[in-house]
Amino acid sequence: MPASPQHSPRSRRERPAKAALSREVIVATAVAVMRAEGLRKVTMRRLAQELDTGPASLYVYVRNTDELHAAVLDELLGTVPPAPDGGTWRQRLEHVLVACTGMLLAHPELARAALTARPRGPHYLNLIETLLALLDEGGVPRAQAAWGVDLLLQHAVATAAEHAGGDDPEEWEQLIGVLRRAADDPTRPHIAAAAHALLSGTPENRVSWAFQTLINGIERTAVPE
Amino acid sequence: MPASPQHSPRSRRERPAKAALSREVIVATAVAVMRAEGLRKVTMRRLAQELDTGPASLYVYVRNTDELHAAVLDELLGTVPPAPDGGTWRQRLEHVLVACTGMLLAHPELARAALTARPRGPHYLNLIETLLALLDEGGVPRAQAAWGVDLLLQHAVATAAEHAGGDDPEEWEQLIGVLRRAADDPTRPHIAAAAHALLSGTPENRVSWAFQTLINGIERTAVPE
DNA sequence: ACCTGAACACCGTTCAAGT
DNA sequence: ACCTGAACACCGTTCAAGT
Repeated sequence: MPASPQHSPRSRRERPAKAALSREVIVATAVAVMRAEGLRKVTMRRLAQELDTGPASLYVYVRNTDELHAAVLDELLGTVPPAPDGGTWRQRLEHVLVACTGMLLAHPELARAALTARPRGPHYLNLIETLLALLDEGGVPRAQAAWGVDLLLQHAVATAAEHAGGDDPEEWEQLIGVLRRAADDPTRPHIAAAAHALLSGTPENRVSWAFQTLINGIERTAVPE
Repeated sequence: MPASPQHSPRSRRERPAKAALSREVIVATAVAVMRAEGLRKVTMRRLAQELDTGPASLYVYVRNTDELHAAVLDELLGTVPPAPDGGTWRQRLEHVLVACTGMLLAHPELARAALTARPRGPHYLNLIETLLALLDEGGVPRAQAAWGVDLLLQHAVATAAEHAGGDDPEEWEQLIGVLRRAADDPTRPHIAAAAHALLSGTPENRVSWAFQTLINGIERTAVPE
């Protein structure tokens, strides 16, 4: 077994013998480049450069850039730790989802890509299996559990995707300013009354509340027919 | 009052006297180009061409491409019709959210952009005011209503964003294939049991169920402290 | 202050040609 | 079948210079 390519993001300098092209080495290289420089640099051209070939060569193994990004995400999904043994099914479910969100938050650009190009690799299926198992353990009817999994994963991915493109601190200031002005505006009384609540809470509290809210809703809402 | 620029996406041919540059004409031109050719074509360079100037000129009025996209979305938010008069608060709330999702689904690329660059214009604030008012009418405590609005809008935006980049029919086939194979795999029994439910339902049913689920959860889940 | 041409440093994807 | 160089048709953003 050769050394895992993830841990040696080979620079143009120290490249050893040229590796044969394959979907696997392309995805592995993509993961390495992403870890080192972010998803923005995971482009067909850059990967081709990294692999000592022209961009056209990659299209033999990968349909397009989106499919490549989806493959990278599936790889990363493999790094989410399994649910811990202790606790209720709710606690374990929330734990897995928070862990998943945390992983995605470490790669917001990837989350953004995943929203459009859903992964469909083995790690993704394992995650769905885990979530379904926990909901089943909680006695949630199969149909709403199935639809609920979509909702839970969508929230995890979207929450992370919101942080793509770098969190401009000035943009946050502006939002606070807009809300403060709206709070003094008599034509929007509910925003005025809720201004504090709209901005309150730590990110952790909000993520935790959101998943509890989703789980509570999923438990109680039957699918049509 | 001059004719609304939204309705005359001036081609390079029929351009009248060159309009003075301003944030307003830039955003209006962006909306026109988006309606005519999609958000992908709403680029700094293309807009500059449309306005008979160089791309650098736009940076006087717009910080970057993301901010421009957010401004376009706020404009579109103005086209979402208000809640109808009849029905319960739940029905009206769901109605507004479905209408909002529908508008976003007509512009999935925009929804994708909105996930990262939140709009903060007047139409966005009006929408939040509407949602808060309906939740208040339903007796939902202020704090969880405020956090809930975020969750509801995130779902609307994310649902639409999932359709960005064109819905490849072949990709859908592949997902069905993956799930069918997973259904025969004894190592993932819950997916096997839920395979049908995972794929069932019309888009309309799913969106409606999702919002009901969110509202049910928001009603019942208190924020910490 | 506002506007601009030109430049810098890139993109995704396709295609005809090679092996 | 697999691989490639080169090309096509673009990007965002910055900067020095003009008005």
